Amino acid sequence: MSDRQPPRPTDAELAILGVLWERGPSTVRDVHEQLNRDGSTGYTTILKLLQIMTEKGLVVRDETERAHVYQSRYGEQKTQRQLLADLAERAFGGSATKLVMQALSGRKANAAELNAIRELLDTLEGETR
Amino acid sequence: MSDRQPPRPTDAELAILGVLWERGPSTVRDVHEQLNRDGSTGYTTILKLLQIMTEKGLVVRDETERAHVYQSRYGEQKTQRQLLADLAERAFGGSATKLVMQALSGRKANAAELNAIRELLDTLEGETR
DNA sequence: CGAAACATACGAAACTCTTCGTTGACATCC
DNA sequence: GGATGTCAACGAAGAGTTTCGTATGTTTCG
Repeated sequence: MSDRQPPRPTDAELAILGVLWERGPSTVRDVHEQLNRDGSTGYTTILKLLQIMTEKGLVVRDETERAHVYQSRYGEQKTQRQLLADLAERAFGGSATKLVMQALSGRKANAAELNAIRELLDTLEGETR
Repeated sequence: MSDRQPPRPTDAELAILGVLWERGPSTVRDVHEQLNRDGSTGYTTILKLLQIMTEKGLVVRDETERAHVYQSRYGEQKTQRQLLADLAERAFGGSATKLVMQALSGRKANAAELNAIRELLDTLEGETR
């Protein structure tokens, strides 16, 4: 009731979510250290973003310890699909198929990757039938 | 030299670009009428956005007539690929293959669409070989 | 001609995003 | 116990986005 669907994460938020998905539940310090390997953002910037993300419902905060522990509220795949559905809607006239075909065309794929995709197609076709 | 790569269009900008791709070169009035079928945005809102998009280099403006005619500077497919590459980078660890597979999994596809994708795969595999 | 319609330009308001400095609370350790 | 380090909270600045009102200049036509 009180939860509407999650908002689209912004760029900075997505970077943080990436760390949370990779590391699992983490403190601000954890995330900050991870993100500062490349690029540099201040500690309080990460903190602020995580606070906002908590308000938005993108992450869940465990406050039992002094250093709060943050965790992504939605799984990586679910978020990725959300983003893809969103992009399909905004830029592909709502057609996920167009999106897939454009993504396939616009790049050089190696044989192994193409095979993996083909296998996935087989699986999907089996289900449809 | 003076042109760097185009900026990622925002949501409202993408909606306008969609109209320009569909209709071809259009005046502010054209775009406004098209976008006001659903939702409502004022005329000057569209005008302002198109002015900003001109500054950004997303569209090109022909000022020879009194009602300026705007045209998307980059093709639909090019922009779509740009957006996909961008999303792959931000949310899929840079892997377009992961993006494709997630896009395929996260939806119900009909047989015709799957076949179209399969044919595209065949073509791509032929080129790689 | 003069009124109405139509066009661009400008500026500003409301909102979001990203950043970080400062403050105050709590902990640790000489 | 007092200095030093770690932490969350807060506020605010600066940029970008989206919205639109108002001003101003053209065109049209009765």
